[in-house]
Amino acid sequence: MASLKDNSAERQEKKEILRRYIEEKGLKSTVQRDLITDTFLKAKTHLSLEELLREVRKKNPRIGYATVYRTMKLLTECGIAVERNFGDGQTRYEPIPESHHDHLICTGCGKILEFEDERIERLQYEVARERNFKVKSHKLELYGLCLECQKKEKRT
Amino acid sequence: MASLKDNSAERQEKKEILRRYIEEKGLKSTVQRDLITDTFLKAKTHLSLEELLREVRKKNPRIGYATVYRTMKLLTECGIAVERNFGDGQTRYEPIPESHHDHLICTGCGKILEFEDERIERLQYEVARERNFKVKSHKLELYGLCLECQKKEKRT
DNA sequence: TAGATCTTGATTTCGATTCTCACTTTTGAT
DNA sequence: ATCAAAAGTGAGAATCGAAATCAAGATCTA
Repeated sequence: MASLKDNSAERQEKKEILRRYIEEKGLKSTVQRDLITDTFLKAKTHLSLEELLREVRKKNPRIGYATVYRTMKLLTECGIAVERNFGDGQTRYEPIPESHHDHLICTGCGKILEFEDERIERLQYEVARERNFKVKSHKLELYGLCLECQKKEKRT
Repeated sequence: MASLKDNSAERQEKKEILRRYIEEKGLKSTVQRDLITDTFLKAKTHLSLEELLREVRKKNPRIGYATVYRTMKLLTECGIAVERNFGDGQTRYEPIPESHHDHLICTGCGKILEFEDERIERLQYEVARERNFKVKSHKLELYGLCLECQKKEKRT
């Protein structure tokens, strides 16, 4: 819900995190980094690098592949982006949401649904604690068929 | 537990599945496929292709890369192996266990622990059902630090 | 503004995976 | 057992995403 309402405020917070990280590490802020970060944060879906580059080049066609790779690595490092790998050989990125969510992936049509479930989260931490693990992050993906693809399958 | 006791019976079942799949699709059974399948099913850990190939070549040094790739793809297709991607750029394979398990991955030392939790499984199915999804498989990975690496981190 | 330092973009390199193709093996019918 | 058709194999080439290289350009601090 919140992510639809105050999207831009959220973006500002994240850019602030990046700014601090850059300062802290003695890095520099550049127009490329700003543009890529903005484009990335505004995107609604899980972008692959290719897709992100395409978007970015609409604004500035001179941006190179490497820069996008490097910037996404930076965003991942400073914790405002997450890498995802849904098994199609393409790493995808998505902004870290305040409330962590997981994914339902339809293996029929490739549709990706997001969901979150407090109860599952809690159990994960419990399981980890029992094993003396300190969880930093997690990944939960459910693969299956969406309603439409279930129907399609029956016809075959 | 069970997986330690009747390992070989389990292996037989899986090979039976493969045999049926091969017959059904009009494929052929070969010494290479048998060897790779056996080696894979006997392995205790999540093998990368490199590792699997190395094992396989101990028995038959003439086996090529491509064959191992192709066979693992076949095993994945017929449902007795699963691909895993823990983010180190290497696809790993593991036999599908009767009781599905998930992974705790230490980002410090790379250690991988397996666990299973009925409650989490149940919730997953519930969540999927609410969204009209029919789950075929899932992936749950918790990333964090094991006890030793937590200690190491404090020292830094 | 200077200069030290970091960043960029084009290109190369790398590593994992897939493809290609000539040759071999399996299989089912005879 | 024999044969031909179909599938599989192995070696190397091709591919593709990601990372490294490096000369030229931008940024920042004093």
